[in-house]
Amino acid sequence: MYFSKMLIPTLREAPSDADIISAKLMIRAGMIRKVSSGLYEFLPLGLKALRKVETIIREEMNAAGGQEVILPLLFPKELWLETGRWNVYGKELFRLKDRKEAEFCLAPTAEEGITDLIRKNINSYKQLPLMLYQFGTKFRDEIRPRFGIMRAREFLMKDGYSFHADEADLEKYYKIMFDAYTNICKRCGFKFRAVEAASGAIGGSFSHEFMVLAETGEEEIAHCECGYGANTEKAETLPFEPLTEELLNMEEVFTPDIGSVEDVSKFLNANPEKFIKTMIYIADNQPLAVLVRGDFEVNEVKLQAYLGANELVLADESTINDITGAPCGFAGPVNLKKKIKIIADLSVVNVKNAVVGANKKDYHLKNVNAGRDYKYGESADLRKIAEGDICPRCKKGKISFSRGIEVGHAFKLGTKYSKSMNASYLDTNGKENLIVMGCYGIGVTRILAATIEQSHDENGIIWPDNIAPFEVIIVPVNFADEKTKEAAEKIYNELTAKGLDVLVDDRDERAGIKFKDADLTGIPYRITIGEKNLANGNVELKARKDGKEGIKLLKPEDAVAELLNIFKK
RNA sequence: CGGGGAGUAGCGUAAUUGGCUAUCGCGCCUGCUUUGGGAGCAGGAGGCUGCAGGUUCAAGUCCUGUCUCCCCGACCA
Repeated sequence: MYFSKMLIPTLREAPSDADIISAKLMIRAGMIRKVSSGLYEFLPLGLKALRKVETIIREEMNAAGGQEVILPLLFPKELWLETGRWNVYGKELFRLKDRKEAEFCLAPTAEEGITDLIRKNINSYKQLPLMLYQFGTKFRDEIRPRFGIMRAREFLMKDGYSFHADEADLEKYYKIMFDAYTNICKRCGFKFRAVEAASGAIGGSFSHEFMVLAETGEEEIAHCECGYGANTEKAETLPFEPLTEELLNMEEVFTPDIGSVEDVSKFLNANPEKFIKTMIYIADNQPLAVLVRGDFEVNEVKLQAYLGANELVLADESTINDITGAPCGFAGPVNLKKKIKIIADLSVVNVKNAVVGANKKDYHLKNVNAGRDYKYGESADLRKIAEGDICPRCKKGKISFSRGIEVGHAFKLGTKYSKSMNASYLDTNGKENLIVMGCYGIGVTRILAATIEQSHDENGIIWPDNIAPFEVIIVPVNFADEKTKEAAEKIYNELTAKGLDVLVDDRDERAGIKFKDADLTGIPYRITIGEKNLANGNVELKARKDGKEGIKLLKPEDAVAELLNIFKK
């Protein structure tokens, strides 16, 4: 391909609304353009790279026994009513009507669609197991699209679904897919970590997220040297050892205008570990109190899952006043004005002589003890894990945090969808059973952005060899020079004949511009043909990731041979 | 949806208390000179200053409405 023939509108400066480095570089390199918030056009160069990611994923899916299909992007409401997700999915679901006023949604994911396909076409255990996958545009009306194509309202996803006769078979296949996802991350050159995750709106019993480690990642990961890793939304926490401490008498203390744990602990000169925070939540219109130790935070994802609630929000000021009899900051479990359900996080069950709000403005209670002074209905793991916590898995190591970009998510769905949509098969005894499902998503466009986040320098993108839109760029310093042109075309023909993707910068531009654009677009190998070197029978070969000191002077045939060797052609 | 900021040419930007033909750089077109890390000179094209209303002799600038974009908090690949 010749640069002058291709639409590659590079920019010296990124638009001011581009927020992260990958978005800035993709726009500057002429790969994408923004149309509107969360909506992007893929230009030829961007699409070429995207297709390479797609190919890697497709190869791994096929190797794992998957079969590619295409489902519609537009789904009728009825299908989504069957699983209840028409109502549960909320505002994130793009909804629209056809000319007959029939309602549809744009697929944010395709469990309904695939389960419908399966229930109509699978009848027997003989047809199982089966894995179907597709590459399809997904639509999500994100609250706040950002980070370029990382969190867009329309994006390319590979979604795969597996169907099994029983849990044991799903379990077996889940491991195969786990390995396939690991391979994909490795082939994309990622520094990554597979972590346990919360399942969210997709549902199911268990899931793993594949996180690309990056400071700009939106996700927080808790991990331990023992190998345990989890999204902090999901990470389990352990109860603390009971302390042997004499129970003191409860007393009221005056804490004027001091409501926060931090302030009260300073005022009373008491450690936040001695505090019990009382958080008032409204779960599906039912108020409840959650107790958590003063130095921790309630994990609302865990709480919502524990309650099985569709909606969970912190109570507002007036509700708090109504329930506790005091303004926000003075809530406590002792003598709540209204009797509501009290759930204790594991972190508070062994706190003795605690400090709590007095449910009275400007007062706290000291030396409060569960059982004696108040009772809680139940206890559960409801807090957010903290750095330095003891690992819940090996129970020895200390938890550290990292940030990550979620590029893939694998779920054990079980029978969530087959049950609500009645997808069943007949087993060897002629007995009807629900099909057991797994589901596996990868953000294809997000992988592209994550790759750049992990691999760039001040001059531009540095593509790994197998994702790069072109593998080699030939830069003839002066394409108008006949000998240069001949040499460039010869090398181009030899490399493309062997199947390499090569771009020739035939533009009538100065060398500096060509070098800058080559660096910006991040093509991994560059052959530079200058008249002086060529007169001596040489061309230059340089890897994008190397600096100027990495330039090698080679005979054209040797440069070609080296590149063919690198790409194993 | 709540709170904060911003919309001027393809990109980045300037315009004093409201005041002349809306500034500059990059990019684009033409010509000449250059030609190994974003060249120089000369000439040129490109704007309903987001949109709609209002105030005023006069609006990019002030007011109202509206749309869009960005940032901070509740979702997910």
